[in-house]
Amino acid sequence: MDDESAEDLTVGRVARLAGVTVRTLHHYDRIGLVRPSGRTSAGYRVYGADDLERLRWVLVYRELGFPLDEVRLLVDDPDVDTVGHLRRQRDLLIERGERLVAMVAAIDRHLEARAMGMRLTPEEQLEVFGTDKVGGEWADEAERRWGETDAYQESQRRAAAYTKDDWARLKAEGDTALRAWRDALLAGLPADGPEAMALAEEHRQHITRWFYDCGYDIHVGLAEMYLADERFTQVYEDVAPGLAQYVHDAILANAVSHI
Amino acid sequence: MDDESAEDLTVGRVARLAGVTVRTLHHYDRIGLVRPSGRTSAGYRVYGADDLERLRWVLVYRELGFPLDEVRLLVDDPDVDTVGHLRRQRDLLIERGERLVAMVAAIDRHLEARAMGMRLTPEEQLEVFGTDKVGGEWADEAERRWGETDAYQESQRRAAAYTKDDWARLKAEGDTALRAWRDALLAGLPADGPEAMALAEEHRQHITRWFYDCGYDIHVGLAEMYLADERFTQVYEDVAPGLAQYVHDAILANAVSHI
DNA sequence: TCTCCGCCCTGACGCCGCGTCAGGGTCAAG
DNA sequence: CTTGACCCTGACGCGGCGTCAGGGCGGAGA
Repeated sequence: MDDESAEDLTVGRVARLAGVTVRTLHHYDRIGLVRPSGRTSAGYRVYGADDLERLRWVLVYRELGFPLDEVRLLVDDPDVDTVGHLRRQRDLLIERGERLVAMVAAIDRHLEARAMGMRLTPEEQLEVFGTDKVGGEWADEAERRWGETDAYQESQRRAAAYTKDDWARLKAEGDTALRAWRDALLAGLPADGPEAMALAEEHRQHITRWFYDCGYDIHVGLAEMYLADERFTQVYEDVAPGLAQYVHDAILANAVSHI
Repeated sequence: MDDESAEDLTVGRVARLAGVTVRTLHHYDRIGLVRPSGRTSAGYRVYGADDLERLRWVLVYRELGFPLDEVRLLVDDPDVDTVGHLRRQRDLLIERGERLVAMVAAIDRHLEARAMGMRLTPEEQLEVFGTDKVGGEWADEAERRWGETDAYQESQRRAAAYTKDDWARLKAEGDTALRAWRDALLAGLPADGPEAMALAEEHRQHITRWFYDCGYDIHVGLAEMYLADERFTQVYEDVAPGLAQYVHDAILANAVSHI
C-alpha cells in the first residue's frame, strides 16, 4: 500500500469535499491563503492532508465572519491567540444577535404602533437602526421640523399598506378596546379577573388579525414593552391613570392561564 | 412663515440624520433608489419629507438584509404588502438569530472540546458551519482517508494555540477533574451537595481560566449541552454511567446557589 | 468687496470574495 | 485516436459603497 495514492487530491475533489467551488480554491491559492503543497508535472494542483487541515480552519474562520486577511493571520501564525480570537468572535456574534433582537423588537413596536394608530416620529422610527449619531440633531431638529406638518402626517398615512376602510376599522377597533379597558379599570375589575383577561385575549387576537401572529409569549413581550416604552405607556395613561399597568397585568394573567 | 425653509435638507444633513454617508445617498440617487425631490439652482440635492420617509424604509429593508434591488421593489410598489413583508422579515431575522445562536454554540463546543482534550473530526468541526454538501462525501471519504493518520493527529495537535506545556497542564487538570467527578458519583454524594457543587464551581473556573469568561448562565448552557450533544455525553459516560447527568445536575445546583 | 472655509457637485477608480466566461492543455476509457 | 471529463491561466463583472480628484456655492468675517 503506497501512501502516494492518498495524496492525489485534485482541486475538484477537494472542492466537493469541503463544499466550496473550484474557483474559491483557485482564489485561496492565488492570495496565498491555502496553497496546494504540490503540483503534478502537468501543473495540476495537488492537495495534501495538511492543506486540507488548513482549508478546514480557513472555512471555519470564514464562516465565523472573519475577512480573509484576518483568517490568514489566524491560520498562518500558530502563536496567535486562537482562543482569544474565538472568544472575541463569540462576543461579536452575540452582539450581532442582540442587534437582531433589537430589530425584531423595533419591528414589533412599529407594527404595534400602527395597531394603535400612533404616529412615530422619524427619530423614533430610526432609533434602532441608525447609529447613535441619529439621536442628537434629529431629536432637536427633525422633530421640530417634521413632527406636525400635514405633509408628514399624510406620508405617514400613505405609508400604511391598508386601504382607508381598513385603517378606519382598525382604528375603531383599537378605540373600542381602549374604552373597554378603561371601563374595566374604573369598574374596579381585577386585572387577573375573567373580564380583563378576556380583553387581553381580544387584544392579542386583534394584533394577530391585523399584523402578525401574536402568540402568548410575544404578547407578554408586548406587555412588558407597554411599561418599558414611555411612548406606549403614555397612550394608556392618557386614557386613565394606571391603565398601562392594568393592561400589562391582564395580558400576563391571560398568558399564564393559557400555558 | 414659509414652509419652504423646512424643505432645505441637503445631503449632508440627511446623511447625518439617517446615520449614513453622503456617498451612500449619492449612490441611492444614482441608482434611483432614493432621489431627492428637488434641486437648488446650484444643483444641490434637496430632500423632502417624503424622501426621508422613503429613505427610512430603504434603510430598514437594507438592515434587514435585502439587496438593494429587492429593496427597490419593496419601496417602489405601494401595493406590496408591507405588513406581510415585515412579518416575513421578522421571521427571517429570528431565523438568522437562531443561526447565530447555533454558531455561538458551535464555538462553545469547540472551546469546550479543547478544554476536555477532545479531538473533533473535521466533519464534526464543520457540521454547524458548512452547508449540507459537506456531510456526505466528507463523512464517507475524508474520514476514512484522513481520520486516523498520524499526520492528521499531528496537525490537529499543532492547531492548538497552546504550548505543549500548557496543553499538558490543561489535559491534566481536565483528567483530574474527571476523576474527581467519578469519585463523587461513585461515593453516592448528591449532585446538589456541597462537594459536587464545589466541583462544578471548579469546572466553571477551569473554563474561565483557559478559555473564556464563563458566567453561571453560560455554565448552565454548557451543562445542557453536555446532555444534548452526544459527543460530550459520551466523554462522561465513558468514565462512569450516569456521570453526564450528574455533572449537569451539579452545575445547575451550583448556578442556582449563586443567583 | 474680497477671501476663506465648509459644504456641494460629478466622475472615476478601488475593494472583497468570489462567479463566470474564454481559450486552451491533460488524462483515462473506449 | 477520439471523446468527454477534468485541469490550467487570465480577465472581466458584481454589489455596495469608500475614497480621492478637480471644481462650483454660500455665507461670515476682514
